[in-house]
Amino acid sequence: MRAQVVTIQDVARAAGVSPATVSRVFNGGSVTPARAQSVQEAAAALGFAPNRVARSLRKQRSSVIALIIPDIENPFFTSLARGVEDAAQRTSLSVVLCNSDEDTEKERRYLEVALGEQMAGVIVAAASRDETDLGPLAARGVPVVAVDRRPRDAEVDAVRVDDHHGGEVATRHLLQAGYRRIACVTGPEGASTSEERLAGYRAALTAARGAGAVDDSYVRHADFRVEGGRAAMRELLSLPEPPDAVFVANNLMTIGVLDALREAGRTPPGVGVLSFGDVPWASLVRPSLSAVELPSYELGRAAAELLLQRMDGSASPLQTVVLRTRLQVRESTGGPAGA
Amino acid sequence: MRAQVVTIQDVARAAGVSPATVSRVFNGGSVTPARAQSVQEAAAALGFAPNRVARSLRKQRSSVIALIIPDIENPFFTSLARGVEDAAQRTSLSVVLCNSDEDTEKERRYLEVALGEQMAGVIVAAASRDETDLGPLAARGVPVVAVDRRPRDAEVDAVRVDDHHGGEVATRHLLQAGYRRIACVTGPEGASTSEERLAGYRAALTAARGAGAVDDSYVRHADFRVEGGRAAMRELLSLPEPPDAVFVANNLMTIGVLDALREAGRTPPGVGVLSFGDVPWASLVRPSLSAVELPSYELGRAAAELLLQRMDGSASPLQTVVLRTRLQVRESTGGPAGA
DNA sequence: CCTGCCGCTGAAAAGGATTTCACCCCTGAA
DNA sequence: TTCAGGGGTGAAATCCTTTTCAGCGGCAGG
Repeated sequence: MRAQVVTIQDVARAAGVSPATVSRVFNGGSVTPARAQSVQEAAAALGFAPNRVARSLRKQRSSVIALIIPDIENPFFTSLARGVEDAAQRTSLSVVLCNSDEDTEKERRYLEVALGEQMAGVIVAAASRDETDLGPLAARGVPVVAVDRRPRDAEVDAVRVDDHHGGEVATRHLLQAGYRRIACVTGPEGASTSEERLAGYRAALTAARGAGAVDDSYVRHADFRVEGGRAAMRELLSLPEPPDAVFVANNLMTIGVLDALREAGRTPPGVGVLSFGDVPWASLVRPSLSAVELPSYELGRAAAELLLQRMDGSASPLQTVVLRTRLQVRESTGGPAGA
Repeated sequence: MRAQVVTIQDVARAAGVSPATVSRVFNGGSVTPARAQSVQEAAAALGFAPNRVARSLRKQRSSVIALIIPDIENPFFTSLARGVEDAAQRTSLSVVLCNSDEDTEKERRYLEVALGEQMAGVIVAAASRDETDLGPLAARGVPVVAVDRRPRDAEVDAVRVDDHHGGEVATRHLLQAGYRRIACVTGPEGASTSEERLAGYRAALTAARGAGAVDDSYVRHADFRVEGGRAAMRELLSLPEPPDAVFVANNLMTIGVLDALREAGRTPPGVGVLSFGDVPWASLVRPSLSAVELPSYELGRAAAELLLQRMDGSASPLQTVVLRTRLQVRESTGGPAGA
């Protein structure tokens, strides 16, 4: 059993040159045109493909970048992944996706793989603010970009959206539409996005009604998934005085919220629903929902571009890019009485 | 700048043994307990993590498996990916995801990466039946499993669903519900799944009405995406005698079909819609749709298990595992007049 | 007491590419 | 004519780990 189909040695022998020259042909060293051509031909004839592992070992860097996301079943992240891929597409790098499943242990394993495989760069939407440890990668000099979520102490570039502002605008919109008892279903306590969206919600209520305006029984933490949204909304509906509107901090939870509302026989706009992030395949939902639109694709693209810059050796100071969200108003939040 | 934070040499020196012994400690060779322990301690103290690239180079095999899927934004494939991950979870292997985007060129690049990175195995849902070339991987002895879609000549294990049977059952159901002019929106011509589902549709019509029962103007090939479904349905609706029901060969196209129907002011069950594969977040759709349910998660799991067997050296003859689909009947196909 | 075997160990080779270094040869300037 | 410089080339080192191979020591059986 031969070890490798065809190595650089074989090509060198066939072309009558040294391995070093073959390497130079493939990596843009200076080689006489005639020789270069005969190497090309020999390589083509033998079907030579460089062994990427050997190359990575020697160069101390592979040509793969890792994108670690917390939920591969969430269209927000898959769209973000498309953005990353499209940006990487124009280079010779390949993107591989890792699904941490909101599990810091799985995430840790993937970070270890990225380090151990000497990946050229890592883009990560952190599963947790406190437990995600980007230290080893940074120490090793691997470029890292945090996207969407921020790990607490990480000294890395970041791309995210204006969560606080988006949450504020959303809540203000519900207030202006005439809803009075506005609840909030946000994500897990560990995530930066959960907390900032919630903070925006609080800020809007406080601005409108003064300090103490936030009734904490109207605030629920869930898990950023459909089931979590459903459970949280059921709880809210069973309160003595159920809310007449709800700000939901992510797209999937909004689906659960809508399910729970339908169960209870209530639908927008009788009850106001405002989602942070468009509901997937929004065209399926009637009436169509108002939502804070997130530039998921652009988030991925921006993160990839930042990463590529760093990989090119940019030494500019660490950046955080904040992309703007946009409130998309639709029929669903016309107001409690259609007002 | 040191090359590697800490190598096996450093550990060996610290523990007063040879690198070979350190390696044996980490790979289950025979080492006296006392020595093993001092190696463990030295490794822990120094924070040693083996260089996976060097290991892969030497072992001619990495500990990563690749899953190549054609559309990362399709929940069918992300659910399949979860199945693969969960099965791999129990081993020391990591799964990385590659999105070929139904593009045979991107797919080729990923297959090349998988080969070049000496991945331990590959699971692929082929972008094309004819152009996907698994030859090089097979030649190199890398275990490969085809999932969902079958490349034509590939000598590999496969896991798929009973597309033909599923298409037949679906179409028969529409017939039995009383629909007469049943159209079919299927996928691209190159894909095995498109063609077998279509063949099932033809078989059901032929069985019910005899040869020649299939009106080809009712058959449309689209691209397995929302837009494709929408466009195809618009065309069908503009026929002189539009269909009164449609069998749609995938989940995303069904969303497009529903959009087009709504545009035209028609909704189930006035027009019958039967989807091959559940519409994502089906709870959003009212009335709820009948569909051929696909065991996407199990598909991924079965593929991963087959792959793991091969990696363990199973030499049994090539297998094709066919999972059963199940027709889930719901309100939407009660019949043209609710009959 | 000798032989054979077995378990443990370390030196060294192997895996396949890139890169350094020294060298050769040729050109251009003094 | 001589020397400096530069472009092209190959031998060899390098990246880090695993694995082979040979050797050592101890124990059991003859």
